[in-house]
Amino acid sequence: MKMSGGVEWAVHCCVVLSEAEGPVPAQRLAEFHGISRTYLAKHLQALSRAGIVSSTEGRVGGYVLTRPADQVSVLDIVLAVDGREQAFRCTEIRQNGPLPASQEVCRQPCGVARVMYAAEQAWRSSLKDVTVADLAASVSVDVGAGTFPALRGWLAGEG
Amino acid sequence: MKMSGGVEWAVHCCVVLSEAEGPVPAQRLAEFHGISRTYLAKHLQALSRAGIVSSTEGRVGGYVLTRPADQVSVLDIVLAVDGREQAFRCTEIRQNGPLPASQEVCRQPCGVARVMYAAEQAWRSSLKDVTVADLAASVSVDVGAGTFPALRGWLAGEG
DNA sequence: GTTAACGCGGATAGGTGATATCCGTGATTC
DNA sequence: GAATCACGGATATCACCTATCCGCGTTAAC
Ligand code: SF4
Ligand code: SF4
Repeated sequence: MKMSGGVEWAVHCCVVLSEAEGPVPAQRLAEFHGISRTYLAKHLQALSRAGIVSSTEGRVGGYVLTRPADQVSVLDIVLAVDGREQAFRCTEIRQNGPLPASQEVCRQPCGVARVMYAAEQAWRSSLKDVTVADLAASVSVDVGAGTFPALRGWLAGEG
Repeated sequence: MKMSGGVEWAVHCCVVLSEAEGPVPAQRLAEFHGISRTYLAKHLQALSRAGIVSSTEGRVGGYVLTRPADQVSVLDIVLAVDGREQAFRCTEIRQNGPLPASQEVCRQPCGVARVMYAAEQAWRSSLKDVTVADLAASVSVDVGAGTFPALRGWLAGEG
């Protein structure tokens, strides 16, 4: 079990965007986090396709959160970047072998699959309860209230 | 996010073992599920290392559940086969860039990481609540009570 | 109009881990 | 001693993640 590393980047970027005042170019987001610009762009495109961020093309373009930060859950970001597929994939091995399950039984997932799906649902539900706004608030508590003003200053300057 | 396909095999094998009367060779387990014998052996070895099943070598050897079926959770199997590592891995990008977080702040995981770990905990907790015995019972309900006697018959015969 | 900055999409390597197979060794039973 | 079986390592294959690059269209500033 492994989640795409891009999820971490995407979440961080969304938190930054929630505190920014205008569009932020991918270049700037990458610099701020000390990560690859070109690869981050890929993940931002995924966020864009999912409707989480909007992009402004052209000279002073960049990315902006489409919805307010308290309406973007962490689950939204994870699904956009890491894909919507379930971690557990049933290959229907119950239909193999000398004692295969009948067609009618296989209409619905068996107990094994149901347990896996339920666990995954619990996972998703947990991620759905936290929004980007919540994360921004927890960052303020963890690293201090002065962080975001400093961030805004850096985003505005150096250009 | 993707779970190893071997998990499905391993869970099915544990259910079968819980209903078997004696040691079952990997050969027989693979035949019954219509899957690769050699590759299944790998996963069974993982279960063996985790102490979930025990192997008997020699002429009439095979695999047996080490503990009673109601003391083996699905989580045990998943962790044994798929690994114990968390799906989310923090790369501490908060320490990069022009506004790095201080050393003391980074002693503990930030809000992002905490959310991810909590979700994973919910997932594991959900899997921990279901045992192999529960699964066996649900199979009986789904495909009929005559399944396991037929299974035992097949395991005993054809050899 | 020209230029520069920016997002988008595809093409393309490279690397890592999952998948799958094989063989030699040792243990057990007959 | 022969047959059966689990075990571990070595190996090959393959899919996907990671990462980079380039050309294109768009937009604002000059
Ligand atoms: S997990 Fe359930 S649905 Fe999937 S192959 Fe096994 S029996 Fe079938
Ligand atoms: S997720 Fe949290 S702990 Fe991990 S790099 Fe980001 S800020 Fe640091």
